[in-house]
Amino acid sequence: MVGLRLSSVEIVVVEDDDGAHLGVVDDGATRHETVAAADLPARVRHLEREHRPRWVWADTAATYGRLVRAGVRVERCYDLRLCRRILRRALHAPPPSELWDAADEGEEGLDAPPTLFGVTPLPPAEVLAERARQREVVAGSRDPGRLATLLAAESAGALVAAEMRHDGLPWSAEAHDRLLTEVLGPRPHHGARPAVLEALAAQVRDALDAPRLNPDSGPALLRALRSAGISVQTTRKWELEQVDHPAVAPLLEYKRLARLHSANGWAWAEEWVRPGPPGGRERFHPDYVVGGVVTGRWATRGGGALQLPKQVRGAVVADPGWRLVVADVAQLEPRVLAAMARDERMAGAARGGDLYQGLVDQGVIDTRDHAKVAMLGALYGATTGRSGELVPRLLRAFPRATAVVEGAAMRGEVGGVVRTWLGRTSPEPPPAWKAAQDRQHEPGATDDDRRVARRLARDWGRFTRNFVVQGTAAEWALCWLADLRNRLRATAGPDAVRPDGTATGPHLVFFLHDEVIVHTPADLAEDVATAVREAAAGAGRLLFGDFPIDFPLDVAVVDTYADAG
DNA sequence: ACTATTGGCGCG
DNA sequence: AAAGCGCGCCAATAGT
Repeated sequence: MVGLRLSSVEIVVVEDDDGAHLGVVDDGATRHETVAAADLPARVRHLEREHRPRWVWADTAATYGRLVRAGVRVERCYDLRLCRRILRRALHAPPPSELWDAADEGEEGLDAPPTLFGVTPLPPAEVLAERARQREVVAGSRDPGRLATLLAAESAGALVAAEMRHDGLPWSAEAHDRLLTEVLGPRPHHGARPAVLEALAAQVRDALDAPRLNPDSGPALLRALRSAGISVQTTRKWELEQVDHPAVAPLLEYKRLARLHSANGWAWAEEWVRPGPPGGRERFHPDYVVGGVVTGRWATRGGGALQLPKQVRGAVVADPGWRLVVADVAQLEPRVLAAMARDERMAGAARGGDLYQGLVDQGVIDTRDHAKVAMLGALYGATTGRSGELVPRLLRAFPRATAVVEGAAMRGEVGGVVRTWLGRTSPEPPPAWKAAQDRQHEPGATDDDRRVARRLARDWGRFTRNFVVQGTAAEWALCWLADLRNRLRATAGPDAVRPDGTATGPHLVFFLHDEVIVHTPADLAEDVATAVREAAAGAGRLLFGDFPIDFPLDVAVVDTYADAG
């Protein structure tokens, strides 16, 4: 196998104002050296070739971000901050280090400023000690193998995020502008409403007989709708869709286009899209936040990359001579549930690529649509409506899978924590939640107290129910990313970057929970498509061994994201 | 005049 | 048909 000669060398990198301290840990012995900031990239490149080490640092986004910009890439790392966050919660461990505690944890204990080490650099000895402590914590945990896998996957995700942020998503500023102009009219001057929006607003005002209405104002819009005789409770889209009135069509169109304009319009492009490499298109540079969501999913900071609307995906265009390989997993969460529950019958329904159709074929439920609604309801804890009616059929058919989600919900309802497959632990409910639970049992508690407490308990149960599934799906996705990254490195060669750090071979450019995009030279597109599939299979084996669940992908080789799926 | 919250909607 | 999970972002509004 290519790229799997894993050495046991770890190199701890501690940056300070002048440069960096390197602690090379090899077979228990540590050799120290210091490097000037300007020499760090070259030194890292050299040591990477020599040792293929695992790089240990506090903050991948900061340290590796700088290295990537200097044209250096590495194979493996261990992100002390990300891993520490997982370990603390997993084991309710006492703070491994008070220094770290003070420096690393904010109010919520999660949001440390990325510049931290530039401001108050920790002594190298402290960082080395933290690494050792984390190793001990893992070794003493209930399932060290899984926890170590989680930490490795999380750290690999941090590498991917730093690289994707640097490389950016290929973006055609020209196609984007064309698309905007087609539906909104020409770009208006500073902050003005585009012509098409202005015309739609006028139609709405006309139809509602509200000449001064600003359709962006929720309360004003609701008042105008009501005085026009439309009895709606909110101005939400789905409620308006039920209404038969001449104002509705232009209003819905206004809302759709107003959102496009404000969320992904010209101002957005100005802020987030930058010129690309020579001969290439522009790039959109999302700022991913690894582990930014409680369940372990990624978040983004600015730019809204994880909400990139289908409307604008036509602006995601491969460079000339390159292609996009777009892949997403079909029904990731139910598959993950089947595997973690060891539910063979549910896994059986998932075989063949369409789990929802599988449920119909097994006679569990009558239509594919119902199967989907019921499954999502089971994962989210739906109790009412269509979904609530259908869920029980599913629960009866799959007792093992049911036990996993219902068990998680029950633990949450009484204030307990739950764990994902690899061991990410849910947070404890907040103090206000506990206070409400206590209050209902105190003398003098009112019906209202009891009602509030029960509602909060069920809310938290739905959260923990979903946590185990969403969190395990996120773990699968991390392993998929990590495996794919290794395969792409094997294809492109580890040094397939220009001096400015931009990639010259196939590389990941987008990740969206259960979906990836690889930007690749056209002649390698089919190899990449194969790699993406093999990586998915690899992730499934890594997590679930030989349990017979597969993770089928929809893979498309396209010029523009709009043509995928 | 400023910041925090809310409603609405995009994504999975 | 439209509620059950997790998010981020925008404009308007409420709060100070």
